[in-house]
Amino acid sequence: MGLSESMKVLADPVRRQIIEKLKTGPQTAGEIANSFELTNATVSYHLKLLKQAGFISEMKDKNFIYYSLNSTVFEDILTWIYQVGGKKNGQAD
Amino acid sequence: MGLSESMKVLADPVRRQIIEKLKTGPQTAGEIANSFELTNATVSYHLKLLKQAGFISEMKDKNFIYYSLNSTVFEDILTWIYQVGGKKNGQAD
DNA sequence: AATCTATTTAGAAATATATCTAAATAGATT
DNA sequence: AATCTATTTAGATATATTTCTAAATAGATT
Repeated sequence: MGLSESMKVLADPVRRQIIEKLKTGPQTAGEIANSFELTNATVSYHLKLLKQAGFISEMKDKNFIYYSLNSTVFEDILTWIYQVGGKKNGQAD
Repeated sequence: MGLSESMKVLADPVRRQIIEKLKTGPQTAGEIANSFELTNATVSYHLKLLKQAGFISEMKDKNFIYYSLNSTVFEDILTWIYQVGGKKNGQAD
């Protein structure tokens, strides 16, 4: 789970939208899939990549799978960008 | 220059290494290329993508082209990650 | 147990990406 | 002007990615 993998995962707009959607709380694969014009299979593929990279986790309940955000994992990326030259927003540099 | 493009550009390890190399100051395409086991043509291709995404700029002098880092452009990415769940502010955690 | 529901996996096709070699460009030097 | 040097562009190829449809799995309900 290196930086390349994390960034490659975040580089896709569908996956970023999934992450944004999960900000409002855990959701089932089906709920997530319904908000895209993509098949469930395709969304499942994206969920798998997000899970592998550690951005989301899953929790089974009945025959639903709830996905939720793992915000801690974004930190490696933040650290790298800081090192390399970002300063950003509202923060002293 | 959307977020997808920026992140896709940063997702490649060669391009991140180029960025890291440029942290020490402007360098010619040749100098950059020499530090990789890749042809000049390949490195030139990566420099083009980095330039298109706004991460680096070029400055011509004689028949050399110096490339240098544009650190400001990392901010969109930082902003997105913050929104989505990072905490982090450059201090160790 | 049979079936229904939610989701994933497998396989295929289209598109995108990274790399190479060879050729082209553009400026500097002789 | 001829040539050398630094770099990019073009074209080709191999690999990776995204998407689909169809089939498989696993748990819940009847």
